[in-house]
Amino acid sequence: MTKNTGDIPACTECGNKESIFCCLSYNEKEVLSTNKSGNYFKKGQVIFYENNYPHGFYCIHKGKVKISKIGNEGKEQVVRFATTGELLGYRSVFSGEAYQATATAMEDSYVCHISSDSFYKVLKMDNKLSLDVIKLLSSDLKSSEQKVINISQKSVKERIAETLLLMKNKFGCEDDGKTLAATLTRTEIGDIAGTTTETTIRTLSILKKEGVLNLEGKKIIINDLNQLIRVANIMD
Amino acid sequence: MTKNTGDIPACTECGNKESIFCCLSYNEKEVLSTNKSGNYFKKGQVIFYENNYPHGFYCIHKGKVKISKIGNEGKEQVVRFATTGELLGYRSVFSGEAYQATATAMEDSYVCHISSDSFYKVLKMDNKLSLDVIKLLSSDLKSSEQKVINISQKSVKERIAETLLLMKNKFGCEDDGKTLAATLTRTEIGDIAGTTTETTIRTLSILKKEGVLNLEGKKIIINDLNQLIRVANIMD
DNA sequence: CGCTTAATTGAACATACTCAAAATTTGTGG
DNA sequence: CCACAAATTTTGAGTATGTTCAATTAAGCG
Repeated sequence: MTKNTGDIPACTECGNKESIFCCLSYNEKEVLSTNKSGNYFKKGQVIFYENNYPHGFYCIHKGKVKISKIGNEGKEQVVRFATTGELLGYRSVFSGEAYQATATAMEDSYVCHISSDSFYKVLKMDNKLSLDVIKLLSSDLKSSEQKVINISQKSVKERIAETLLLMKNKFGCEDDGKTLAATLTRTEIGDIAGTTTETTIRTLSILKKEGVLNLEGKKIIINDLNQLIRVANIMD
Repeated sequence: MTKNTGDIPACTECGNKESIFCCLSYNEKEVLSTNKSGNYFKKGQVIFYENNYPHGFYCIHKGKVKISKIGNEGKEQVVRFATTGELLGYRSVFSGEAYQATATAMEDSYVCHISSDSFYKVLKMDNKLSLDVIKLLSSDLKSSEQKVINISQKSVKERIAETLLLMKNKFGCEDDGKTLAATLTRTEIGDIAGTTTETTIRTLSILKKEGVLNLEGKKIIINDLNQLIRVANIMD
């Protein structure tokens, strides 16, 4: 299913402006590109699985990816999203442990695989990159700790509202500026907010009744962004 | 209240074996020690507050510290614990943001404050330290993401059991090997497990009835560790 | 067009929370 | 060391929020 495409350029030629690697020197990018492989994942395909051991990490050349973990009873919890330019699985490279979560393509995506060796080599060449990785981890940790509070202290309605805002921030809107660009199933939205499919549906329908949202099949249209923010009760 | 004591040695003389800094060279430790101040915090005193801006980070010379965040309605959530040799607030140094949480001494503790400048200097001198910091962050991130799943998918009983195990792992037991060395209030245990004081009390009393625990005032004695582990339903 | 997957609705139920009040422990000053 | 105040723990009863399970409808896809 997954095919290696010649379509994806070497790191030296990569046009991604948002990547943590964009400020590297040509030489460093060359090292990074050693043994790199670019792959195409169709919507729904798994990029890597929880509990498997890494040979490197992934960089999203273009696409949308969901990172999730499976709880004891098999229930899924979405940990975070990642999109173009972002890294996946780099933490496991450092810890030497298995991947902590499963990464799944949310839409057809191009993802590069970079070997641990190359990564370490460049880290040793460039102290600034280490600091950038530290900042990245710090930021992820902040989000995660905030998520603990959200789930433990917010109502489902607040969490659903926040999830919609997260989707908007991460993946943006269609041209009308109101329709969420990412289409997730109700189950997936529930997995992010930490609730069941049924409760998700009921809550979305309440938000529609209140005039905050419009629902057209899977499309979610944010009618009243300010009200949605108020409902979400954002803390930071 | 807080007094600067001459009791605390310079980093070059520090005997902590578990610290991330223990493998630094003498010279590097000297740099780290520049502008260092050692302070004594009584039980309950706050080491730093959420939303205040850092001038550096803290290293626990000896003691037990609780790191917590305040939710919207003022409810506290304990994010993690730290003990002798561990760092506090270093993430904010990197992000340049305010502290994300409040650190409180759980018992009389000696805590050093190390300036951001010194830290950055040593990081530049020693690439290995950067990697160690990255590993530290990776590990914290892992715990935090696991906590999200725990709170969102486990019952209160499972979470309380896990909290007791966490306390045992982090702070150990008294000489009998069964009595938890850290004495927290029921409210604090609830703040870790993400539940209310009343529910915490009721759950502890159920575990006592089941023969898993003995309760003697604040002392919590783990009667049947295996059963406690089974109740906690540990995932990783 | 048929089949699979996803979305929706309803009703019963369970878990954990809230609020109030009493009992106990802990800390502090005299 | 005792007495009193403050904080913490405990218990009870009522309640709300969200879950579960079952059944129905709609949507997406080959």
